Amino acid sequence: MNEPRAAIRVLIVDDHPLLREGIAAVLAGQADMDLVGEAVDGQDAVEQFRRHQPDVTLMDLQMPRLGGTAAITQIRSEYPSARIVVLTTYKGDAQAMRALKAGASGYLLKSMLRRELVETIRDVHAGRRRMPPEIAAGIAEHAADDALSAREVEVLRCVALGNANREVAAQLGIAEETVKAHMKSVLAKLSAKDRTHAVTIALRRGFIEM
Amino acid sequence: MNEPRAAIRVLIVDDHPLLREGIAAVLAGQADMDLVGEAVDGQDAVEQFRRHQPDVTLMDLQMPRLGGTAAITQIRSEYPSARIVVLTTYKGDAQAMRALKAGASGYLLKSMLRRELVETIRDVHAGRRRMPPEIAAGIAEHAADDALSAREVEVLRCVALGNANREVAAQLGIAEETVKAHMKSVLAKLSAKDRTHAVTIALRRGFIEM
DNA sequence: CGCCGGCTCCCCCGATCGGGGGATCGCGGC
DNA sequence: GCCGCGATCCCCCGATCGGGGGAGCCGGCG
Repeated sequence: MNEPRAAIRVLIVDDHPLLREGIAAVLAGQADMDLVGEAVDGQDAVEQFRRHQPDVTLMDLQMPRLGGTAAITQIRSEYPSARIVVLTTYKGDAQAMRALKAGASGYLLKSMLRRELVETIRDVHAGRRRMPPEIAAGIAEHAADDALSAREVEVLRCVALGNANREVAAQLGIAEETVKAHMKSVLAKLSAKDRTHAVTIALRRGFIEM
Repeated sequence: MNEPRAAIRVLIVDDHPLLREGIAAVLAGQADMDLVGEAVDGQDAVEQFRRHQPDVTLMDLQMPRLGGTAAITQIRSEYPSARIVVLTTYKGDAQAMRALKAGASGYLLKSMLRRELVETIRDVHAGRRRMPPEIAAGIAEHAADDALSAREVEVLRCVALGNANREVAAQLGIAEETVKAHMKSVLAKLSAKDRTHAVTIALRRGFIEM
């Protein structure tokens, strides 16, 4: 029984120590995988990536300091061939879409099994993309809709905090009529019945967070 | 070096295999703790509890089928001395409050460290209660406010889905004026500026879920 | 260059919201 | 038995929302 020639070097990025422990335990049982580092947030992830240059990075999305999507963007700008797998609880198609646009090669849900974890790592390391059907379906469902613009998201965030159109206008330094125009667009794009509905849809789909 | 007389028998309840793996790894490193079972949802938890009668149960709150709070209620009704620790990501004071009222002896955040996990298990097993300062502070902050009534929560859930007062009334089989009265009460209790604000506050504090 | 989409601003107007008031009923605790 | 509270219903009314219309400016893309 020979030692494997070159094990897949893996970096974990997640702010939950217990989850990192779990992944470490799974990787320890795989002869062809080595855990080379653990990062607790996006900033840490970028630094650890520079230091270890792992073959595959498992990245959570919501973390303190630098978020996961920003970390992916940063890493991929320095190392365009970096293979990064998102590992998170699904928070909507918009969230997933942003991560994929930032350069993620795969997606894993925290509810997935050990087997799927190691298979995904091997697939992504081999250059394949890997996407759970739920995620693919979620994205496909809204592939036709055009996404909210940055300004629309900004307006909606203010509305979610209980601001009237006039207050949003004051905060963003624009006219109330402009805010109303943005809200019209948001309601149409999200197929929402009113502003409250728009906020809950946007939360579900990951356009805004709480 | 003697084998410990009686190890603490622990049951894990969580629908994330990787997290269970992590906890299992931590417990394996503790001489005075034995993992006696793993459950993937509330229903499973009740059955496993009956079978193993563990000393301490680590319980996630949001799971498919039977939820964590309901599982705690069920278990404590059959075994009033059961020691159950909630292990979850913090989802608001109302959520935590419900779990404690159901009979949880402690609270753990998934972002906590190995050390805190084992310390909490030992403390709770010894009959002490254990509560992270963040949670205690979150609950204390709203200790004075009175909670939303069941009906108010029901109304708010409908409102969150984009229903106008009249539509909510039709769905609940009551008059529109009654819905308005409930909403007035909700806005006052949550100190919300409008219905949208009420919904986001209620989501943050765990009165409603998405 | 022309077009499209995003951002900005404006008007009209009916529908809805939210704050104020008040009222009845039933249930559980003191 | 009385009180409090939740649930139910009712009225008034000003403020806000949301749908309809239109219009100008700018930056990117074919």
